[in-house]
This record gives sequence, structure tokens and C-alpha cells, in this order.
Amino acid sequence: MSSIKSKNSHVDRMSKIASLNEQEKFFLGALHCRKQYKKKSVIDQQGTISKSVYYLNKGILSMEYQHGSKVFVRDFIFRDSPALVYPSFYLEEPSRYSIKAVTDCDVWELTKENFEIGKRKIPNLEIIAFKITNLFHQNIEKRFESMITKSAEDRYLELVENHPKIIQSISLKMIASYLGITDVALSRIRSRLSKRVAKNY
Amino acid sequence: MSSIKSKNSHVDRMSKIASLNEQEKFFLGALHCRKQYKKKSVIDQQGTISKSVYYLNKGILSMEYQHGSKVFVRDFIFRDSPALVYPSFYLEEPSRYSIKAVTDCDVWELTKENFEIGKRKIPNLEIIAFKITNLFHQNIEKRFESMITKSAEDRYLELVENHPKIIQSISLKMIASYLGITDVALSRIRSRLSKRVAKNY
DNA sequence: TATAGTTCTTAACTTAGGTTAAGATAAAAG
DNA sequence: CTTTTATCTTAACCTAAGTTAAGAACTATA
Repeated sequence: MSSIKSKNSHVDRMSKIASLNEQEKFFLGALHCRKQYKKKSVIDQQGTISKSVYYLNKGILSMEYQHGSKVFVRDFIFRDSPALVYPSFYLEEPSRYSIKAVTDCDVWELTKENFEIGKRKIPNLEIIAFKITNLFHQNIEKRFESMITKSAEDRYLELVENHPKIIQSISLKMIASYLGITDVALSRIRSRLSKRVAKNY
Repeated sequence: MSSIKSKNSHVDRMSKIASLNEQEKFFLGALHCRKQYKKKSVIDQQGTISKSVYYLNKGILSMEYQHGSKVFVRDFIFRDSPALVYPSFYLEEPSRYSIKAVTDCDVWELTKENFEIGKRKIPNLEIIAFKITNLFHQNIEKRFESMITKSAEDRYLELVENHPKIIQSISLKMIASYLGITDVALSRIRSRLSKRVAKNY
């Protein structure tokens, strides 16, 4: 029984947003299917219509957009978080960004068709979707705010504080892209910081 | 009759998003009330719960956030556009930003109570709200994208191209803040651009 | 195992933009 | 009408970050 629970942690998480009864939980769990993605694989392609939402069980995902020949990291998604190409998934219009696996990933996938089936059977599912949507909006709002109010160094420190393990699993180049600077600039920031720490000893 | 139509252009605009019948249009129009705001007045205060949405009939609004002692312009809202403090209005949580009148403004206000009444009588109102919400998200997504992919000069040119009249009605300082740079830097960009134009003659 | 491709660091140079300050208009307030 | 305040420009100086390049360390693959 406990193994089923741990297997369906995404359902429990959703139920915390807007409570579901046991039947609904079971039904929602059955609508999801588990998928594995190898590092660097593209899960959702920019410019296409997003057909699924994901719940990240293990690993790290990235949201990226291509602009000419350059690729920019719009955000990282860490474990136990939903990955949604918004608003492409809802409006069925081409998405502004891709979703890629930064590390090997393990996700729960909910297709658009299953989402529609779920909505008919589980009234609270719409509320859950709406709240997740709002979280996404708050996320980019915060990101935009820190972009114009903080220096690259402060943004880096903020990121490392929130996700200390990031340095082990994400390349410097991708972190730099996330911060809106070049890899050279981030390397400089890192050495500047370590020198500053060394001074205090 | 035509005067009524022009008076209710906001209702017609909404009906274009998800069509409403004449009865619904009339009802929706009656739920709005017209308001005038003097230049520099604060319509919605950062940190409070947003109680209304607005439709801007005339003038220019700004979305701003205060960060310590500094104020940052998050966006401008031009005529014939909705102004929504999202997600504060829906979730009834403190808002991340204020809405202010950059010039004298003329708006249609729809209070939260009237919005709830409207939802019960006009099924499509929820769809309209959802689509407007999505437009808001796309807007910040674009803004974020141009922030990390373009230079301040390109962002300035982009803004002026989309809103040529902006220079007459919005102060250099506010435009600079919108672009994420100082007023001195924008003044420099302007003189650089005018010298470049002069060279071509 | 050797070779080629990444990843990261460091240095040198350049440029955009921040900071401060001073002067010129223009607008608001007395 | 005068004084004060806000707006804008320009200059001087400084720093953060872009660009290019070269070398080290690690990975992947033939």
C-alpha cells in the first residue's frame, strides 16, 4: 500500500492544491503514465502545440528558447514540480519554448486527452490546473523582477541558495544562460566569490 | 444607438474574444462603471488584494513595483486594453505590483463582486477571463525574452516602433525604467541614435 | 589507447551601462 | 512674476559583462 502511495506522489501533491477523494485520486493516477527521458532529450519542441503536462519525479528539466542560432534557458524545473508549456497546452497554439531533460529524468505524463477526460470526472481538476497556471505566472513574474532589480552575482547567489546541488548537475554554460550572462562572465563571478570567501579566513 | 455602442466598446471587444448575445452584452455593460483618474493617481496598490479589473478607454496606465526605495516600471498599458492585477484578482492574495495612471485616464471598472455575478449569468465570461489571463502571461513571457535576448537600444527601438506616441506622453525616466536602464543611459541611447540618423543625410 | 570534442578557467581588450555632477529647460508652486 | 522643483542632456569616470583566444581538465568515442 505504501508503495502505491509513493508511486503516486504527484497525485497526492495535486490533492493538496484542491482536495480529491480516494476514488478521484485513483482515477487521476490511472490517467497518468510514467516515462523516462535520457539526458539532453527534447520532451516538448518549441513552435509545436504542447500535448501533455508532466510531473517531474526525478531529475531536472529545462525550459529553453531558441533565438536565431542561440539557445536561452528560460527556467529550470526541479523534482516534485509540474512542467507545463503554458499557454500552448490550454490554447493549442505553438509554444514559445521547448522542454528538455537536463539530466536523466523520470516523469508522470498526463496527455491533453486524458486531462479532458479527467476534467469531466474530477471537478476539482480544473481548479488544480488553474492554480498551477497561477504558480507558473508568479514564477516568471519573480524571475523578471529579479532580472531587472538584481545584479548577475546576486541572481547567482539566489539560485545557489535555493538549489545548492545545482552546481553538481547543471553545466556552467546552462546556469549562465539562465542568469542571462555568458559562461565566461559566470566563471569570473565564481572566482571572484571564492576569493572573497578565502579572504575571510 | 451608435453612441451606446461607442460607449460600450469594451463589451464589444470582450465579445470578440468569446461571443456574447445582445442580452449578455447589455448585462455585462451594466456591470461596469466608468471612472476617471488624474495623472499619477494610484489605482491599485502593491501588496493589497486587487478588487477590480479595468478596461482602459483613454490614457496610459503603468504597472510598477517598488523594491526598497526604487520604483520599477513593469509594463505600460495603452488604450483599448484590459488592466488586470494577476493573479491577485483571482486568488485574492497580495499583488506584486501597483497600477498607476501615467496620464489622465478614463476606464471601465468591473469589481470582483460584479465579475462573480456576471460569471453566473454569462457562461462565456469565464472563457473571456481565461483568455485575457493568457494574454497577460504571453505579454510577460515576450518581455522577459526581449530582456535577455536584446540590447537596451533594440528594446527601445522596439517600444518606439510599437508605440510611436510614447515619447510625447511618458517621461524619459519612466521609459528608461521600463527598459531596465537608468535615465542617463536612455538619454545617451537617444543622442547616439539621432547622430546615426544625421549621418545618413 | 589515442583522438576529438566538451567544459571550465584565465587573460586581454572593448563596450554598454552605472554613478555622480553640473548645466539647461520647462513646469509647478509660492 | 519669481522661486523651486522636475526633466533632460552631456561629460568624466568606473565597473560589469561581452568577445576572442588560449590552455587545462575531463569525456566520449573511433
